[in-house]
Amino acid sequence: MATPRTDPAKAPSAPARTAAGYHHGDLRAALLAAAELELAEKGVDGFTLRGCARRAGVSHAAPAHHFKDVRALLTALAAIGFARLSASMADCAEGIPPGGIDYIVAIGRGYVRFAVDNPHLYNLIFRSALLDCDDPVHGAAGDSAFAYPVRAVGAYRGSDDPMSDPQLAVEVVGIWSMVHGLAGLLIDGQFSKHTGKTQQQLADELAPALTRQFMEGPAKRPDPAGEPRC
Amino acid sequence: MATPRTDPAKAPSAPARTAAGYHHGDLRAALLAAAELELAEKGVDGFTLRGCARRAGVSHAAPAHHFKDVRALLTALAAIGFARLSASMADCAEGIPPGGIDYIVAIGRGYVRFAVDNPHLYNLIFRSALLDCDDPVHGAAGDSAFAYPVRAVGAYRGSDDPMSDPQLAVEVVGIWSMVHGLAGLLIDGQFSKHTGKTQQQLADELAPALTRQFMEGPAKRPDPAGEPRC
DNA sequence: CGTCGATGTTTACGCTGTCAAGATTTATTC
DNA sequence: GAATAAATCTTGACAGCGTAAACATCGACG
Repeated sequence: MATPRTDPAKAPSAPARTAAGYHHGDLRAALLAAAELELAEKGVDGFTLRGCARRAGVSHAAPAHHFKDVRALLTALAAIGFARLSASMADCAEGIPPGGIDYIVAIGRGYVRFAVDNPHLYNLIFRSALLDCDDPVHGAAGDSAFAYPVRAVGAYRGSDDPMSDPQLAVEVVGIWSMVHGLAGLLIDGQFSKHTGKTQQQLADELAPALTRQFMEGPAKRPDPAGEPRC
Repeated sequence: MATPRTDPAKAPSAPARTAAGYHHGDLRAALLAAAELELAEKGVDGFTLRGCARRAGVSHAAPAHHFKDVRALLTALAAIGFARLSASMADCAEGIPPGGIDYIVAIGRGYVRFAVDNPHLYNLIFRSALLDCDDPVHGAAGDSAFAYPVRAVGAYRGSDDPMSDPQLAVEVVGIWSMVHGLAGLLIDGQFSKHTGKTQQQLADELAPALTRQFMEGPAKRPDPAGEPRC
């Protein structure tokens, strides 16, 4: 037609094949970025493949060349989310040596904090009906995240492979269930509507309190000490 | 046209306005029943208002006279689900007097068991993006379910209003989070794929173990005693 | 008996995901 | 270097969805 797509900045500057020198440049990455925006704005249930295409500035059928399905796109996005979840746990645990209760607490706080900060992405991760759970990338990202509480409990109990010991496996499952449930209820607003506090506040208060009580037993009565920030 | 709808069994037998004597009889209830089937077969993400109408044998626009939205229909279904969740907890706690740890354990088991037995209905309950959370019926049903762990922990700690005591509130939130997270992870298949056990088996093993450890602290080493069934 | 409101149906609209066919650009091969 | 193949993007189409408006039918009530 009259206006070729590669009109502006067709320059041969090739720093790393990033900019416009191709049909689009790197539509796959652009679609993933657009999908993350779409997810953050519309939520999982309002997510739309055509909306992602519009955001990326391509036609509605263009994504099919990079993702077989909308399911494939969501699965790739969920893998990214899993990696971010792992990173959040690693961030909160930085500088804290494994083996103590503080390490488990930090892992739990990193987990819940990620969920509260990225509710839609967190929801996507566990919406297995929408994902291709056989995808190896997604599976590996999930296992990698699951390894954090496993390692934390293992170090605390002095075991290299806590999942092989039934009693320690129960503790791992308990920690994982607790932070997972807390994250889900916080995101859903089940607690904030009763207390009036922020989700972040609740996350930072509750995640440590719950993990501590589960690993060490109910606290004694007086304990008005502040919790240090992540 | 040629075939009027009320051809067969137009009989004036009016036991309780149930059968076909009306336009449909009681389409609202029929739609709710159809919606439960649709949900159980297709899951929340495959749920379709037109599918419900087909199941009920009416045109796709008929539900609009009984439910403003698909959201209103789902909200009504979620309220039913909340009531069933409460009933499941009550069932499992029958005959167990409040005040002991066994009562809390029973509540937790009833909670997780309901989730595992009705995964799609359980998922719907907490899919607040799809529901009208301002609906008073749904809100009351939710509060009624939330009251179970509140009462259980309150009786255990000898408090009439545990939510007013910060430390007891943390314990209520912990129990609720734990069973909620365990239910979610079990339904998602995050555990069964690692262990090979049934979801029901895992629910009956893990729910008591987790609630016990949270309320009483980590168990001592040897404890190979079987758990009685619900 | 006639009117009216409640209940269902039909039709239509815009939206979605997916597919097939055509156009355009890049890569490869002789 | 030109011809050919492959990858990429667009256009158009289709069925299915939720919703709304117009129309039809039935029970009830004056």
